[in-house]
Amino acid sequence: MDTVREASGNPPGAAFLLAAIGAHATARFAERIAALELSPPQTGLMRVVVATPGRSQQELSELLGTPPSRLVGLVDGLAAKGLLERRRNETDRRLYALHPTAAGIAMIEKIGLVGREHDDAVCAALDDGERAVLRGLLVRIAAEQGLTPGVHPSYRRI
Amino acid sequence: MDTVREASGNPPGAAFLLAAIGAHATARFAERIAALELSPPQTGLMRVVVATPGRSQQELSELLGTPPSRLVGLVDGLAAKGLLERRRNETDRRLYALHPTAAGIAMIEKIGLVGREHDDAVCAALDDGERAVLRGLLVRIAAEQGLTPGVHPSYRRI
DNA sequence: TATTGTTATACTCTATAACTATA
DNA sequence: TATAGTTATAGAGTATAACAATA
Repeated sequence: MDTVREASGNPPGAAFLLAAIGAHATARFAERIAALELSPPQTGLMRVVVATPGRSQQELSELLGTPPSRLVGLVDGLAAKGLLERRRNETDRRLYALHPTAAGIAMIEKIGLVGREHDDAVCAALDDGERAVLRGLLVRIAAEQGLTPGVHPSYRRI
Repeated sequence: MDTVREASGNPPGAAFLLAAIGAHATARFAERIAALELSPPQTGLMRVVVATPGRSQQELSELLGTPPSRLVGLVDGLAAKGLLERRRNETDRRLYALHPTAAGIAMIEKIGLVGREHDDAVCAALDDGERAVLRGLLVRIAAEQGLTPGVHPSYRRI
């Protein structure tokens, strides 16, 4: 079948390829972690809570760049699964501190495993050296574009 | 401020970087193209119609991998702007053939310009040689992952 | 009876703003 | 009066399935 690119004679630029492959990678990752009964935003939040435990929802809201109201549902879901818990701050009882449970820490291990499998599948076309080159270029783009390392920008409002 | 990556000691893999930068690129492109009063899905459809004019909505639905019902709204919007038109097939009056108007072809030129500006902005961290290397790696990933060249996978249902 | 395009409906995800409880 | 967290509401975007017109 002839394709759009061939018909238009307009080879896509790097930015279009990044958008297309990024959306593809996002969809494939969502499929994989659905096996752990987690959504991608829940997964990102779990990572942050494990990386920096004890933060309030306000602090996480600030770090992720997402409205506090969005965090409520994510935390509710993860707490209902027993992966993290809200601990009242005794000196200021308006605040919660979020901490991973033992099950949450175990889950992070599984998430890491799924992530590595996913990474390997997405980069199947490249050998190890090429993957390193790609990562190097992507890290530089991410830094120049002002992306927070380790935080997916879909948390951010425009 | 310390970041999640630093705190977790878990450098993101290439797939996460692709997802994050891809989402960022998508959002930035949507901002740019909004100046032309188009949405990203409308833009993708315009590209396809200009590249291969005269197709029916069924054929485009098949090519893009999207339900026919979704195409209706996109075509409606583009037709209302006078960028493309539905022409009845006289031998089988169930079918429409989609054709760009003169205004639509002029719009494609603007879209191309916006796309090149966007590409340049996203890749600002890289010099020309590095951009070529990046494109080469991305094209190979896209091909191996089964992505249709020139078609954004967000049209595709899971 | 099958197919093209359309409409009706519902679902997911998210943001905004109003609300409560604490300070 | 201000702040942390929650709830209520609404909007965008999409898919599924029912539908009308044509074959």
